[in-house]
Amino acid sequence: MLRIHNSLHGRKEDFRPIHPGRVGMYVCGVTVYDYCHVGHARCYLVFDIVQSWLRYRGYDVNYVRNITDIDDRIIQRAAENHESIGVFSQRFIDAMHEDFRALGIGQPDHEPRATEHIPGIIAMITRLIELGHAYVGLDHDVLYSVSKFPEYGQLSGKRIDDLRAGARVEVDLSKRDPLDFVLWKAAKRGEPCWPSPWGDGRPGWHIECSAMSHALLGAHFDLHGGGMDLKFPHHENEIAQSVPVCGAFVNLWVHNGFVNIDNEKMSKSLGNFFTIRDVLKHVRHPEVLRMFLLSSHYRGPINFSQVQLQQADAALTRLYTAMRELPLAAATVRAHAGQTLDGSLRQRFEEALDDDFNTPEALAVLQALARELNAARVRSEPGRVESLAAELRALASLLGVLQVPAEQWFRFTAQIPLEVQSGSPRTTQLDEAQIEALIAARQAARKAGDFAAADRIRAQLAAAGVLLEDKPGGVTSWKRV
RNA sequence: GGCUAGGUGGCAGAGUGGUCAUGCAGCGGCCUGCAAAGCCGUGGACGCCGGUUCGAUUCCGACCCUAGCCUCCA
Repeated sequence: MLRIHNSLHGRKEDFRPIHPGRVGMYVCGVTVYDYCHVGHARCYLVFDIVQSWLRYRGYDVNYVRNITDIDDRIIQRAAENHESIGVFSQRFIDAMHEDFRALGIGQPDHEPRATEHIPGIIAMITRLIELGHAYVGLDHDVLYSVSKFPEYGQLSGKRIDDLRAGARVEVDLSKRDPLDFVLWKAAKRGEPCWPSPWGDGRPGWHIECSAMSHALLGAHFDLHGGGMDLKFPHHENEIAQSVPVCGAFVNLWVHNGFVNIDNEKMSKSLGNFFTIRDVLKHVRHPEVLRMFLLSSHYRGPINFSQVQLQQADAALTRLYTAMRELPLAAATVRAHAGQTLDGSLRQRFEEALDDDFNTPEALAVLQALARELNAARVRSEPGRVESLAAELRALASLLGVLQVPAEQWFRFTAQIPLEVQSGSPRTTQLDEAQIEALIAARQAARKAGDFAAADRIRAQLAAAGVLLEDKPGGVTSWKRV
């Protein structure tokens, strides 16, 4: 049984979809005014794991992840660049897709854009006004009347009175209540806008998600996700908008924890963020970043640092080391997947992900498989080695790691080395032909019994980040570290 | 101040009412010309104070500390 933590109730619950076998899920996507950072990577990786695990468990998933392509910052930055908002936002949508693809984050089933759903947004606002939940303010903004929705605050555990007491001084006199929020923003001169019954304007941020989820998943769906910071007010507002119109809304709310830098939230407003594309230049392969993000539970915080990336690289390299010299055909993998010598390990892996998507535990199972595999190799049990390798590759692929041929893994090197520590500054870069030539020279020296010369060559290669491994039969393999 | 998450060994990070996390680092051994990789073994932990219990890191309560949200934010 799949158990998932529900933010609405603050505990794990058995997962029971509204319609047996089918799952509708919506995740708040990116506002495309800049490159995506590691915090975005975590969020969308987490929900990509969620949707793929649900599929693995046999559910027919309809995954919707929107794009916010109209917003104050987009308007502002597009203007600064003398671009239309369409051209500007498309650039960052393309960049986002590129970054996600690199990280192995799949495309959702639907990726609606706010600007494509203006009619639905207007219809929903109209209905909210009819129902008495919204009103037109003095300056033609349309506002949501929070006091008309007594359940307001149930997701975030806040009470309306507390919020009101803590509210900042409002200069916006068109609001009847400081907690009221904008559904439709009247256009200022020169701003992009759409016609509406209340005059030209554009949607507020919260209403787009209510409208798009309604359009693509219906009034009542299973799972809604997003970052912790969206819990209040964004998701609270979505509930306030959707429940009066739809009658029901979302059964299960899932929120992922933040990526921190020095124990502070990574965010654009703090300016302490690393973009995905920047980080990928410092790792040997995108799987390293993926490994790092999967190495802690999705609800907890995760601290981003070079040390952490190196540890992720080490853990992943250990798995790849176990897979070396095992060029398995895809057919072999298929033949072995599911019917394994170590059903208990597969079971442990499945139970880990069934238990609120416990990826660190699942990764521990992969390490256990690698250990079994290495031990079987020492014992010269080729059949068992092959089975375990097939199993390891099959389970790892469910987490999107170990997707590269093992021999290739050791050839990768970061564009910009991560290591700037004292001790072994990398002074030289050698290409593969140079490396092979040096290895041949060293082999000759070893054969001649000149171990001092052999060790000098090894030291030279080590300085270039190349580590040698002598194997039986006079074979020497190498890898980049 | 209110609300929400947390506080686990040198680092990172799962988990559990009483024999195992896992990776990196350490120590001992095997293997090796020496290494590397691997295997075997090993040390080391559960913020503080009470309570429940035969027994709590795990349950309950108070306290301390950290982060997030309460304003745009994955």
